[in-house]
Amino acid sequence: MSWGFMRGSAWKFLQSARYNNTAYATPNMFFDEEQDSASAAADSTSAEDDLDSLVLFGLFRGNVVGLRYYTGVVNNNEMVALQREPNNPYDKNAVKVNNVNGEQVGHLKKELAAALAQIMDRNLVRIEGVVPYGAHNVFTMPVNLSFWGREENEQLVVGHMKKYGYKLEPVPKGLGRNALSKGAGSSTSLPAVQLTIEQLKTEFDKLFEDLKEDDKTQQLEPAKAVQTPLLTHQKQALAWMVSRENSQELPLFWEQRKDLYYNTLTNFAEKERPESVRGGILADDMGLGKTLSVIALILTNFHNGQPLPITEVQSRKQKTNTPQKSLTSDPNKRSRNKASQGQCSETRAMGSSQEATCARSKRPKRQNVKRDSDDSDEEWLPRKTKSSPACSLPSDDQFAMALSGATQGVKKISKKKIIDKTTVQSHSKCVQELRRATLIVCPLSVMSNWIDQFEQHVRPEVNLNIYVYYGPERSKDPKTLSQQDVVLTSYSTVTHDYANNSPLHKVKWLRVVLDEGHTIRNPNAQQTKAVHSLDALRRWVLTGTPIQNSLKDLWSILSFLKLKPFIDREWWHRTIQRPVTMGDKDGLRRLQTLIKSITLRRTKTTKVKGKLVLELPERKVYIQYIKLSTEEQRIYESVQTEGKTIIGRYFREGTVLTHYADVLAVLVRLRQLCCHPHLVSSSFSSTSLAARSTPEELREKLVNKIKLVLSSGSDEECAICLESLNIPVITRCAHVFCKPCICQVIHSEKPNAKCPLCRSEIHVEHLLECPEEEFETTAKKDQKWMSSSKLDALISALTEQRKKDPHVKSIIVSQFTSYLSLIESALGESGFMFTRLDGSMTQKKRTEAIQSFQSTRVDSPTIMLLSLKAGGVGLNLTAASRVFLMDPAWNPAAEEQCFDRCHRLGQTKEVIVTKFVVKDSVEENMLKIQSRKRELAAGAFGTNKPSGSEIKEARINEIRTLIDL
DNA sequence: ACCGCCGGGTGCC
DNA sequence: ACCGCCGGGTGCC
Repeated sequence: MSWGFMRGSAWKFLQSARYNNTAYATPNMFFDEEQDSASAAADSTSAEDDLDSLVLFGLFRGNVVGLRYYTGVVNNNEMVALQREPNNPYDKNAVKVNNVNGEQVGHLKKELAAALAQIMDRNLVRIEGVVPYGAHNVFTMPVNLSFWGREENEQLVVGHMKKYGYKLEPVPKGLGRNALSKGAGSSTSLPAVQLTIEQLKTEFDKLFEDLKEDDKTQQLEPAKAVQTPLLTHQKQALAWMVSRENSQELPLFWEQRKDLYYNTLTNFAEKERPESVRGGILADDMGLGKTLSVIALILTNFHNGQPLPITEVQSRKQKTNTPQKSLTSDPNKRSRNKASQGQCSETRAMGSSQEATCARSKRPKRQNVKRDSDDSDEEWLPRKTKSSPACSLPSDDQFAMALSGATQGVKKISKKKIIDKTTVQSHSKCVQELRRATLIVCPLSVMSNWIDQFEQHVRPEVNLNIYVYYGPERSKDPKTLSQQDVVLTSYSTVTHDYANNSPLHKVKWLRVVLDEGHTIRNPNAQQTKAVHSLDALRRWVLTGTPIQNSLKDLWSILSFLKLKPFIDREWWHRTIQRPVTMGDKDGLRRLQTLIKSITLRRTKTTKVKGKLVLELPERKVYIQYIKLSTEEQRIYESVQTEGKTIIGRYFREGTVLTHYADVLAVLVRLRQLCCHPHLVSSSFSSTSLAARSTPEELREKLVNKIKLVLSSGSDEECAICLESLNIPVITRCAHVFCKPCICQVIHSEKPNAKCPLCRSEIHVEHLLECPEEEFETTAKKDQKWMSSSKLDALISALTEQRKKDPHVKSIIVSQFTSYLSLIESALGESGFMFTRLDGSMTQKKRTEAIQSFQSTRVDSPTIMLLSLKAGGVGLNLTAASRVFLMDPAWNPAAEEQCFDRCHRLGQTKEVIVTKFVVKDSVEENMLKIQSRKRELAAGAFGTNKPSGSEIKEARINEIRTLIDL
């Protein structure tokens, strides 16, 4: 079969058949109408995927029939969902009508269904229903249908309906047709105040920021099991989270009227009380201690509003059950993991007594309540606590008192009362009594951080079982998992588990916590579905960035929180997302209320009692001048003299820029000599350039030279965009630019593009990318190891610091990766523990390096060797409070960014930066250029970009300054 | 469903 | 009687 044959309707058929399980009822087969181009456009993109760009085609009053056959009921003005039912044995065109709870109410009348089936199946239209009068109908009821779709399909849909004898009513005035183009309003409420795009955008940006200054100021002392003292804002987080988990309040947008519960958004009502949302979104900025807050929550609201007590007798360390080989290479940890696996027998015993609770709860209620509350303590406290009640009780009482301050509406709660209430409440579902374990789902990269933090913050004598559910050895037994206190796992494991019917989804969790919760924002991703289907009473989402792109991202999170009625995307979309994107002020207000009620967010600018949540400690930058040794000075001066001669000649000839590569090579050599003589590769021989070879050979040499310049780690800039090089490429004339920049130049100057720096002819096909990882260390292996003046200065600074405080961590930064290697040797000699991060490392190695450095363990490395450009802005190295910048960068901003990797939220110590600069050298001249650039950046904001000639002028002047000419 | 529709019974007034 | 009309049976898709 040729592709040409496939391209027509057959292809379309295959495509829709793929997405539609009922192959024989695939709409295309019955869609015998004009298959014009407009309809083809809609086939490929599902209208579901881009709900925001839909317009309202028109309205129609239809009928719902067959009410008496179904249990679903609707109220006046209640929203209903329309669902195609292509497998209905009586009518392949059938369209089901469901209420907000997903219960079937009836069907659309068959004639109408016949008209709708095809256009619905082909995603040409999305139809929404509101029943204007639904309360007392027995056999049929009216339904107001609104037709939504992509603008280009409007005529097709309207024409199609007309053909079946249905004329869509035009959209009434004041009701929005388009997002933000005309009036606005939802299909249920009439014209609302509309916002402009700008207003909407501002409101949207403010959505999470507004949460900062509100009433979530209650504080709660954590359980004694938490050994780290909480900061004020963390106690606030704890109070808020505990009160949300124990909340008996109706969820937002629900009202009780007589014996029914009404949803005010959809007008849906039901007898059963909607579950409180026992959880929410903790959206604190990075560094505010979300992890600690959650650990405190787990220990403080451990069971029935009670903390996990400390068992005095137990001297055993806290347990970390790891079924796989330890995540870190730490041998201590590995042995501890092994030892802890024997621990399981104890938890199993506890599990069987939980079953006993379940059986008992079927007894007559009266007796039961009391017994349960009494027994409950026994079951949930580790056995040994019983023998030493003196230990656990004071902390419980303290907790009860603290809780009375934090729980709304209840004045004074005794411990007993809480338990009675909960027991009665969940009596019907005795299963809930079995729930013990908290599941923490996080990206694999932060899993070891959780383990570290548990070890750091939980008192060692506390008997807390943690199981790391990861790796091939993990237990497939749900019971093992449900008997843990904490199970840690990764998103990919949850996803894999979901597809393979493994235990994670069988356990009834007490609590599920999603770390970096924004990772589930794609509603169609398997991962999202896997996470949504976890069974838990309490649900939390931790994220620093709750909304990344649009409102759409929120749905997955809200659905995970089991926030009725938003679990189903349709109701979220109809009641919040669309009204908001259409600029409806009421919709926005609803969204704001919603977010406010379930989110706690503090940022670095949030204030508690007028003081910033976290005040960044000071940062001090010192320059330490280095004097070269006589020998180093001799080499430096000889290279400098040679370089000055060559570059001086270029200046006289006016050919500095055409020989830019040579110039840079000289400068790099000088900068390297300031650091360590061994950095200078012997292949740097400026005389080779002078020798005339064939044009091909010459170019080859130039290109090799610039490659050396690039791979030596210097921070070269693109002369076109003035930013750091993005995909560096080399021209035939040996000038280096960002690939996108120079390609644009070549494109716009077609066909005679010239190099912006030297005006030689340039062609796209001659551009050469620098081969990514060329890491022959320029420092020769056969050279005998020696130190350098700067290296000596570094080591003595580090040694002195270690004497003062051996736990202080440092970052050592250089642009030359080979220098980092030399430093490694020196560090090793002096017995420093270090790790390294540079551009050549795989993502996996990078995360490993970052984690081991950030770890608080006593045996973690105290030094991080960092290449200047390694890692993005996000790189977080707050474990360090000292920075040693071994060589100045061209661009002061690059240095600043580097300092900020440790001087950022989460830093608790004063940060001291030391810049090593060799006196009377190219480095000192670089400082002059830096301060010039700083002035430029500060003063000339908003002025035009410098022209080509200005750039050239500036470059030439820079070179003059650098080489002292 | 106090409808519409179907189909059998029926047939001057 | 190949109609009209009556009234019972019946009822989503």
